[in-house]
Amino acid sequence: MLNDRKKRVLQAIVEEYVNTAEPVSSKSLIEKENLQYSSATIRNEMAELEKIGYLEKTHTSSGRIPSEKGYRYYVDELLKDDNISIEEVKYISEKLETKVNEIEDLTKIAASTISEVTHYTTVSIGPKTKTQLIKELKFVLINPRMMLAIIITNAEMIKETIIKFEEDINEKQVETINYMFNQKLKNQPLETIDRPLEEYLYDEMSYSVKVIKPIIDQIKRVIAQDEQLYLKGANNAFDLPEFNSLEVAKNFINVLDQKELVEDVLQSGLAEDINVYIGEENQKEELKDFSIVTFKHKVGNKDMGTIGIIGPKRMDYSKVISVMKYINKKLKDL
Amino acid sequence: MLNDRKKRVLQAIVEEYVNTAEPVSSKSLIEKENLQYSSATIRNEMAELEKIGYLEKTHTSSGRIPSEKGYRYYVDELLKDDNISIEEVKYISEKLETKVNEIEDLTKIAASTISEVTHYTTVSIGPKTKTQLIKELKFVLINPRMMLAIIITNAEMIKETIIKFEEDINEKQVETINYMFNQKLKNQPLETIDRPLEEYLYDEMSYSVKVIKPIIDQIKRVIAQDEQLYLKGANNAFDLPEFNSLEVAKNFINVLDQKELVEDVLQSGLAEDINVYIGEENQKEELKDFSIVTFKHKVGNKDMGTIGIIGPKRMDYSKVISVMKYINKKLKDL
DNA sequence: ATTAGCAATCAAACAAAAAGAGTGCTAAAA
DNA sequence: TTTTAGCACTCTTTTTGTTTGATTGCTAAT
Repeated sequence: MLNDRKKRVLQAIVEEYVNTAEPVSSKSLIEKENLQYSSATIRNEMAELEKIGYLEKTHTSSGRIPSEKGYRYYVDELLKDDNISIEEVKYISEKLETKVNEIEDLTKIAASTISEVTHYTTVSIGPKTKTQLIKELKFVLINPRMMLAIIITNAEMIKETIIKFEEDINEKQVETINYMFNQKLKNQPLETIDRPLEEYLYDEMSYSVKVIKPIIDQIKRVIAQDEQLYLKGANNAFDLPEFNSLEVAKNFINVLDQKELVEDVLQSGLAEDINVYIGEENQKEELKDFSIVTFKHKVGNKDMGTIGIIGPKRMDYSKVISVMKYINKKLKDL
Repeated sequence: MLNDRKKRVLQAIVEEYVNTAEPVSSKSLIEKENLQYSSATIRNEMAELEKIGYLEKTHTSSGRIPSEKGYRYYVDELLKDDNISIEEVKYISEKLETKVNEIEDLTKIAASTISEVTHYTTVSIGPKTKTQLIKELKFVLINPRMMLAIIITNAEMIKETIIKFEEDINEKQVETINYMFNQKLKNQPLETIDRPLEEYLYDEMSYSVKVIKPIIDQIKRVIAQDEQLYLKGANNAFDLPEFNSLEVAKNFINVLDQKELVEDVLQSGLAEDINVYIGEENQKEELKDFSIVTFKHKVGNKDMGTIGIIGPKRMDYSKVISVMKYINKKLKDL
């Protein structure tokens, strides 16, 4: 357990380092924070904080920077999560209260807003659709070569898509399609759609590939669309001093380019909470130089997807978490 | 007019510089290309090419690099546009011949393929929809709270979208909507949809905002989707030596982030041709350090959109243009 | 018209020195 | 026992100077 002075020192060092990106010296600490001790005393505390692994030095005679363990302690024990200004509250409220047609857009707007307020890169993704169960499939014939498919899931997600045929279809056939698909897919997860084509044709030999294939392809398409990653403010990262190292910058661009990697991280976090992954805490090798903060959000009771921030380990966790908490609450109340 | 030897020297310098990214010396030229002259002779030619503005030096005793004027001459007069290997032809063919559901996807696949073959960043965008004329609007009621809208344009583009209402709608109302919208919008460009809401309500006071607004919003949405920019291989850029300068790298990321900027460039080029913009030839200030090569492609006779490559001025124009020509032809024949 | 040869130029690489910031430790003060 | 003043020591950063090597432009010879 840390004594109060150590806590104050650790907190001050994290915050100072987050601000300046420079190793923090004992002298600068007593100047900027008003700690009523001499630099020698602070130095002793710093030495002990280093011994137990909360601080690091970049070289023998440098100031201290927080270790990952230090950031973790800060996030868990010291951080203030109401670090948000009136202007920011106002800006966020305005942004979120603009009318949108599709609530899916809200996730993007929220992600955008977070990026604008925090100046970090945000990523977002819709709710996990593939595991949702199909509650019902409806097919409506528009004209002989055009059919509408409506998919309703147990999570009350409704998706529709037009399917075009190369041959004429009649009402009777639509009925059969309706029966056949519901038979096969009702109460199955959406990903069942990915099964090979033959399976769908098994029962009903009368149905040609020309009819079944466009239906399946089009449904797949619509589902896939939902899980697309949305990226905002990638260029912000390049204003941060850590990205002056070309090595790091390149790495960052590469990570963002590997969509599956980022998707996995977003999907993995716990719901109902803000998840913070600091450096090595990230499972994926490629992310070990970065920190990621994510949360799954709802509108009312409906799962809406996940929003994440990816940035340097020297991230302003306090600001990020405060903004996320506020946005999370706002969204829930909409 | 350049004599033959000057042409050979200029061509060799461009190609050598494209390869190595290092200023080209008179000595290296006679080694790599087999020019049957002494380095002194080449030096004299280089000096003259510099005098008339085709070459530049980075400092008084350095080798030469092509100026923008030099690149332009190379592209217009010296470049071979069949610089494409059997493997590349094969790879491209395979990629383009995979079955796709929506021909819109073909643009993305083509852009992707270009990026893979050339190792440059590609951007692509669908055909310009906003100026297309509305040929017909169809509305079909699915159920009391759901209507399907189908938009057909003079370019034979067909778009459909589901519209959800907050109050029940009957067939009679759909008929009125049908009449009203066709009246207002037939033979108008798609962008007419952007008019303020009041205009649509003017004729028919009986129609509430609750009915009209979702229709217009949803149609806007569908149209906007088409003009979305698709980006591929942005990380490739970071393997190029010019992007070792953080200044340039930052600038590049910034450009890609300003979607409208890139969109404008893509939209502006001539159809039926490959457009090359070298450095300062770009209208936009932000693009003056880069070169951009674009082409509008068709599938059969249907306009499909524009694909562009953005990279350093030291771009392998020969490879890029060869690949683009080949892909353009392939697409047209599909 | 071409080329050999050479002085001049300049970036890049290397080395040495100086300056500055910060720590750790010891001994004194509180 | 806790805190602090003071100073030697360490290491980075900046500065300055030197050397090396590549390349050019020019002159005079071929």
